[in-house]
Amino acid sequence: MRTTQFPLNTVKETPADAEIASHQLMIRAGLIRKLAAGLYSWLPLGLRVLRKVEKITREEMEKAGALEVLMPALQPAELWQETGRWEQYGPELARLKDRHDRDFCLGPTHEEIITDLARNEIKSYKQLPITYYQVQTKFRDEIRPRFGVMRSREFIMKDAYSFHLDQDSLQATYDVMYQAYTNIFNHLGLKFRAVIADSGSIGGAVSHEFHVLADSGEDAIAFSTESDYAANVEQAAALPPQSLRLSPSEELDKIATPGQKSISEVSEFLGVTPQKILKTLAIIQTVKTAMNEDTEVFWLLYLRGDHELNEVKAHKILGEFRFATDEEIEGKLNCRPGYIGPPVKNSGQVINGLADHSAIAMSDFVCGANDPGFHLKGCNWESDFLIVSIADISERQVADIRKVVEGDPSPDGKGEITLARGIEVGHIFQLGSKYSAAMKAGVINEGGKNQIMLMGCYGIGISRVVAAAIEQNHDDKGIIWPANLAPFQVALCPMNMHKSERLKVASEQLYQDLQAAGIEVLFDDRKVRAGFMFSDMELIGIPHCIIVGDRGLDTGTVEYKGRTAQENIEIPFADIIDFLKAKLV
RNA sequence: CGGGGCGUAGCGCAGCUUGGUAGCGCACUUGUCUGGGGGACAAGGGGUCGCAGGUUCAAAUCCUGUCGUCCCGACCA
Repeated sequence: MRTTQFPLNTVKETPADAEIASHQLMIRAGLIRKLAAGLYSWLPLGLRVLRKVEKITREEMEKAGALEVLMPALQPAELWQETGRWEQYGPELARLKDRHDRDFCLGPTHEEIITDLARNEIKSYKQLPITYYQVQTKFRDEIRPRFGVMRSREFIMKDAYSFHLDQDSLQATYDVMYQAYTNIFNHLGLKFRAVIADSGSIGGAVSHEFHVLADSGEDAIAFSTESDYAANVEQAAALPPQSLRLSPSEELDKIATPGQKSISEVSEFLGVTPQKILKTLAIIQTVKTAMNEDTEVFWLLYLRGDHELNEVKAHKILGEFRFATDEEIEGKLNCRPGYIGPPVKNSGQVINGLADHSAIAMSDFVCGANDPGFHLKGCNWESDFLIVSIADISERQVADIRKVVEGDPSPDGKGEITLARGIEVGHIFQLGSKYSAAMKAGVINEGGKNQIMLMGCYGIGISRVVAAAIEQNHDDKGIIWPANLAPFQVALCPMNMHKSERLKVASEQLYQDLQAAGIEVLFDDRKVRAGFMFSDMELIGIPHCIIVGDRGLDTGTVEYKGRTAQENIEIPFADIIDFLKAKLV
């Protein structure tokens, strides 16, 4: 391709509304243009990259035995009503009516559609297992679209769905897909982790997220320094402390801490580390009574001062809950937030308490005195509070409810936890029968009986992968494309070609030769100055650059520069094709 | 949904306080020079100042409404 026929549309200035590097660079390099909030057009250069992601994804899907289909983006409400998601899905679901006033939505996902397709097309167990996939535009009416195509309202997704007679078959395909995803991200040349994940609202049990590692990622993931354990921080288990609780050595003492409310304030005021301060959170749990009515129960949650509550874990134990309001805390404890703590033994108060493992292992600690302006020091669980001894702790009183922190032991016993940020680009689920049961998608089994199929689903955010790749691979000059994502492999940059006929001839010949060698080359035949040319090629992230000039023609050489190299190297003109071919393997 | 910011040329911005002929940089067009890291000079083209009302002799500027857009908000004991 020649730049005179393939406009680059680069811009020097950073767009005002782009926050993160990938968004800024995608605009500056001329990959995308914004149409409206969360809606982007792909320019020719960006589309080439997008197509590469699609191509690699398709190759691996085909290898995994998946069959490509294409389902409508516009979907009738009836199918969504069958699974109940028409009501469950919030305003994120882009709903609309057709001219006959019938309800439709723009699909954010295609479980309903594929399940409908499968129940009509698959009749016998002999046709199973089967996996369909598609590359389609999806719509989510995000509350707050941001970060360019990273979180947009319209985006391209590869989604695959598998159908099975039994769990073993589902597990087998899931494993194949797991491997296919690993292959895809390896081929894309991205640093990634597959992490154990919460399957969230889509339902089902087993689930992994694939994260591209990048400091600006929205998700925190925890992984082991020594094993391949990796989990979403929400999911990562914090093991109980191994060391035993130290025996009490201090007497309970009430001290004035006027105006000191937060852990950090109290820590500084009293000169104790946050590890020695108990953090007490007040929540209101919602439970169903025997009459099936909602009733509210007040709880105190105890954490070590340097830890944070993991709400996902707490919800698993307590079900529905919310944080108590200041008024509710006042009403129950006669105390303002900032000074609350576990009720002391002789207070006569009995309040439901749930402590984290590491909180119950504390001794001689500081906590709120349930008296505004006062804390207690020298606190010890058994001697001073109603909470039971460590010997007979029950599930309801002590559990893992905190977020893991760096340095925690890995849950699999190997190594320590390290935290990293990731961008979720893929997610695989074992859905089980959630959709197939709701939509009565069954086959005739070996015994001649109808049997509901099991399903798996597997998604990759194609457009998000492009942004994630940039987020992970860029410098102050621009994008640094991994080899398999680059819109072009090689930039051919002649110096002042318009002034030298022999350079023009040589450049044109080299351009032809590179193309003949099967190399994707971008020939910069614009009449622009050298610096302008180099800056453009670096901004758009072409991995390899060939510079040809009269100087080199005199000595029979061309110059080569890798995208991140500091120095140019001279290559004999005759060797350049072989040299590049070796680079491109 | 709450709080805040911003809508002026393709992009980035000034002008608004204190109403009086719409400006700057980049980009674009033409020409001359220049020619290995986003050139210089000269001459150009391009804007219903988001939209709708209102105040005024006069509104980008003041008032009201409206739309768009961006940021912040979900860990506080």
